[in-house]
Amino acid sequence: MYPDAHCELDFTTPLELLVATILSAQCTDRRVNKVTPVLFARYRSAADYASANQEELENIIRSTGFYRTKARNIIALGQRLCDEHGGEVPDRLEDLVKLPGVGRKTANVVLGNAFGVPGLTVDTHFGRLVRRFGMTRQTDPVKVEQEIAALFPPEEWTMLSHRLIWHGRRVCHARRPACGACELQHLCPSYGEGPVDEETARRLVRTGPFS
DNA sequence: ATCCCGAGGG
DNA sequence: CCCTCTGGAT
Repeated sequence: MYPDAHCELDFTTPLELLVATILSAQCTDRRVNKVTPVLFARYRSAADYASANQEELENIIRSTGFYRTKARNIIALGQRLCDEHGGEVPDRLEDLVKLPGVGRKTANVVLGNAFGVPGLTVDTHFGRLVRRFGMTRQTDPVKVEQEIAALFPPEEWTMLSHRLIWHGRRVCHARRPACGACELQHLCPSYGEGPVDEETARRLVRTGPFS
């Protein structure tokens, strides 16, 4: 079944989780966890990141991909945390998403796992899964969040997000969902139908047949 | 070769 | 809406 943890990243402080989550964009948590021990030993505070040498930081995080963008963002992030938040990671969504390199996905991961603030993390997997499962027909992530939030108690939101994302990554793929390997096949209205959600279908028309 | 547990920008 | 940024896993 699914891992019980809400988060597979290794961290001990909100700042560590925030940085690790930024690194995890388009990259597996396993790879992130390989660089964070070195990273966190070298940079221990927002001020450390603010004064980091761009090239040195790039070299440490290179293997996580998009390293130039990420290094720039993390340095700017350190500066902003020092300038506007007393060197601390803010615990409100509105503040988090204003930070460089931090979008809804990253902000919600930090809120849920570092601060215990309930929130749904609607990424591409989450949206696709709840659509296939017939729980909503919305494509706009904000509307998806609203509709799904109404179906579950807040204390389950962080765990729910993690599980759906995890399942989408490993089983319920966009193109060729592994319906045969899915524990939920007998409950799923889209079982065996292939890429049924509109977004994916539209992409397939553009990029060619999926089989 | 192809895809990725995102974000920023045109 | 579309594109770009990157290395690594498969």
